[in-house]
Amino acid sequence: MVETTRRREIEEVASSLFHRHGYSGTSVRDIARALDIQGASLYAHVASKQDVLWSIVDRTATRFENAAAAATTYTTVPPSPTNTLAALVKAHVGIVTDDVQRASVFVHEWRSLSPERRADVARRRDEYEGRFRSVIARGGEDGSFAAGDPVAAASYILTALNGLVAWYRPDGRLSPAEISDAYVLLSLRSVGAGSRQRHEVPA
Amino acid sequence: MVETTRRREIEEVASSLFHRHGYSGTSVRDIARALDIQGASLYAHVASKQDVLWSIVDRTATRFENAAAAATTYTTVPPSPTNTLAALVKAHVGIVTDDVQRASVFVHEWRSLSPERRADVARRRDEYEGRFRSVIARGGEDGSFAAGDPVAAASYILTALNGLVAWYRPDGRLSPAEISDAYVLLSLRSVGAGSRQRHEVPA
DNA sequence: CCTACCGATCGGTAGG
DNA sequence: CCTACCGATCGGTAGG
Repeated sequence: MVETTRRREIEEVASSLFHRHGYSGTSVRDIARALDIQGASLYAHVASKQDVLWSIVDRTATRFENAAAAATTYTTVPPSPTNTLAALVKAHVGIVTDDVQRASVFVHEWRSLSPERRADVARRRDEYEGRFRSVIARGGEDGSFAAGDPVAAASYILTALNGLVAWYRPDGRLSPAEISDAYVLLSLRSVGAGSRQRHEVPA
Repeated sequence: MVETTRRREIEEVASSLFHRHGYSGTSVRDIARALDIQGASLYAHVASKQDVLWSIVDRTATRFENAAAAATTYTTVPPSPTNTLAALVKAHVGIVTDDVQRASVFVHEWRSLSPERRADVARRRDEYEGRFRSVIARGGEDGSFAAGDPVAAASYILTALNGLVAWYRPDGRLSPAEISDAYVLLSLRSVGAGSRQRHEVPA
């Protein structure tokens, strides 16, 4: 499908409405009204309401994936567990603060996707969370982090990061950079990094 | 309103359905079908769909509040920031694992409440989160915890705890007690407790 | 707790 | 992008 300007506008207002009222709580007419067109006219641009949700979720999932891949691959030297986890957290917070509405829809509304698409997203989320799990496990093994269940720790950290969509406001007290720094610190400390930084592998 | 058995059953199946499909995604007929009665018959027991949601949310909010009040007041001695925060986290995880469905509805569906009720819940949530903020601030002042923004730390921890509703399964790999222990540890470490336990106030 | 029913709104299509 | 329209479903009421 061609990427028209109108299509982008539709996804933008839909993100805002889905964020505030949820997918089920937003009607096709609600989206149309925000664009000053008739409800039926929306179908000149999109195949279905579900397709709009899918575009938002898929695009945002890809953003998270690319940012995490970059953080894992091109992390600052040395590529220690501490530095990699810090880069992953920073990347995640960056995507969220860059577009809270789309991020919020991705986090909360993927349940409203059709079964096949939901399964696809579930798989990709697990793969994404796997990056966190494996770096935490690696840090536990080499002494960078304190011992502990990497699965529980990864879930804990990721849901804390995702919770940002519920309270982040672009005009809030803390800037994206301040939040990012605070969240990196909280995440690193939660797995016991810092107390043993001296064990870190020399460059 | 009288607290009949049927009324309790309605809230129970509604919690399950709201948890899986959301409030907007669940119809009055869906709830009735799960009880093997006609959709209209539900109104012999409840005033509206909204009232069912309110019962679930209000009851769960009260549970969280009572548990947190108990954790703050009757915490193990000494009532240090470390022990109090640990008790708050343990209490929160306990409520969630005790009834994930109701907890999930409380966490996710309070946006679907009427404006007045939503405002009421928002106020109570802020008060609840305030307990976390103040103990974290106190720990930062007396050296129990590392320095940092108590507001960001409280949000980070609480959303991590709430995220549990998304992945906790009663038949999962980790028992409620194991999750609780892991989450207490992760939370305490996130604010820098443990690395300075020697500063703790003697009994 | 039932049958019968209400007006409103839902996502979506036809045809221009 | 519009008007006109579709069948289905929505939350809820009347009256028993």
